[in-house]
Amino acid sequence: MNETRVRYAPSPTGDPHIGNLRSAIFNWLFAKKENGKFILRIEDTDQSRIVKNGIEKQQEALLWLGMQWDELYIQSERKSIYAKYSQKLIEEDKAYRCYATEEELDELRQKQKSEKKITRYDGRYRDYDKEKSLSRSKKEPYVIRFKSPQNGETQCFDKIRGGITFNNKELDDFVIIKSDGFPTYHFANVVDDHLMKISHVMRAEEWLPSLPKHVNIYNALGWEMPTFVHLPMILAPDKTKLSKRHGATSVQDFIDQGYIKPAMFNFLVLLGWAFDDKTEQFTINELKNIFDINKISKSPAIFNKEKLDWFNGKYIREINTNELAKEISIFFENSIEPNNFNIISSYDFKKIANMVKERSKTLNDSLILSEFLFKKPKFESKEEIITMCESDDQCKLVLEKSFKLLSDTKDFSISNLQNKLKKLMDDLNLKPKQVLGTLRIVITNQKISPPIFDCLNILEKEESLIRIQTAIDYL
RNA sequence: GGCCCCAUCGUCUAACGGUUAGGACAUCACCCUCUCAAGGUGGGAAUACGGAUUCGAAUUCCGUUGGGGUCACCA
Repeated sequence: MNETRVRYAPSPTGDPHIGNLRSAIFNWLFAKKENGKFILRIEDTDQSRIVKNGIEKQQEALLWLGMQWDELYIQSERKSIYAKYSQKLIEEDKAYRCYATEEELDELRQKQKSEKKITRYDGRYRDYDKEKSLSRSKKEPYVIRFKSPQNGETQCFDKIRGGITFNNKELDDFVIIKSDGFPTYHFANVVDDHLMKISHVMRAEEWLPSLPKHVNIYNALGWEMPTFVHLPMILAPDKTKLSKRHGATSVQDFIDQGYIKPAMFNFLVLLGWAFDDKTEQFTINELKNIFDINKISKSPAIFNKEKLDWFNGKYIREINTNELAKEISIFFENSIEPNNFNIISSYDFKKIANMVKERSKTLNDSLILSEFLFKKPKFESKEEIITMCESDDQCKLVLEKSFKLLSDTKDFSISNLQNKLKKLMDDLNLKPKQVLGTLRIVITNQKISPPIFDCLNILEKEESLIRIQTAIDYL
């Protein structure tokens, strides 16, 4: 049996897209499952679209999810290889130089459009004199086009869809080498997949229409074909291709919004793949063993953000405290002003993690819940404070008694605070809302906050008393 | 528009000819409750349509409709 070798082949033209990352996950998991190799190939043959740090961004996205590649190739460094094979095709009369200019081609397309014909290259240099072609190549720019078969059919095979037949009349002589000498995707991808001994080409379904082009190149070069696996598209809720106008689409967007690695990985793997009828939470290690390309679905999947949120919240609740504390500290540092981060750093991030984990869907939620740590309550009116009570006097009573109680309390553990304050409620014959609600306002002044016991616990005695006293003074 | 792919609750999906069509997210109701969550219990919700094959079809075949993708010297 041949070794399983798969590749993830992004082009470094922007921020890594979440849909591409899903393709990477499928490839990587399949490689792990089969004890094969996961190859990263940078498809940077369009010099005009290259973005600074494009390669690094792609690598960082993979590493964020813990996907390490076994081999790395960069197409722009392999220019001569593609030239060699294109030359071979010319010599064998399976490709030819085309001298048509952009303007010429535009004109052709316009004409075809106005005549309501299909727009495609008309093969004007297909049978051009070989001597002339060669001599012109010495002084004029040209592209190299592939001589597509004009009759018959091209049989293709996709692992999850089966056989697909294309009528060769639909094909045109597409460009394989551009005038700047770089190969087009269609050509570089075939040459590289062959040379790199790729066993399975797993890529997005949007490539399916160009499969016959690739198949014909394989045939022309006399190469054996890999298994093609076209992955279902990931669509936006409006059922169109997921793009920037739908909001977050790049990997960095999701990191910035506070999504964490295991949730992202788990969520993405379920877009177009399922294990069985009830299991849906998996660790990455489990997936390495159970991932099965035969279970990849055919139909496109809509990106269901609510479910991602749920997964993220679930993982935030379940990962261990140290890990969450680390995620939180990194996220906070990147999200808030240095001054505020300094204040919040004086608290124990593990304590913060425990305080917010039950009620955070994202790390950004964690941040919002923690804001009271560096934002002291500021009141606009007395009403804000007394809203939980029946009267000013009752509110004052609650605050004064609480102040006294907490002053006398040494043990600020959550359980002890619960006991003490419960007793206070009983003694004063007041409802939880009146006592705990009022304290929550005075301590955090947040509509949504962690439970008051957690807040007092993390703030500790001194700061808690200061905040209560401040409110009493204000009343 | 040509070509290609696809079609199970709103969404992600399970089912590999025989199930009361299962699970999850979301949603609704109730419980819990210091806010918000989490958690618990329960409810509603799907095989696009029409033929054919078969004792029997979500499942196979054909058509219709719908959706998506793709038609560059971008990938």
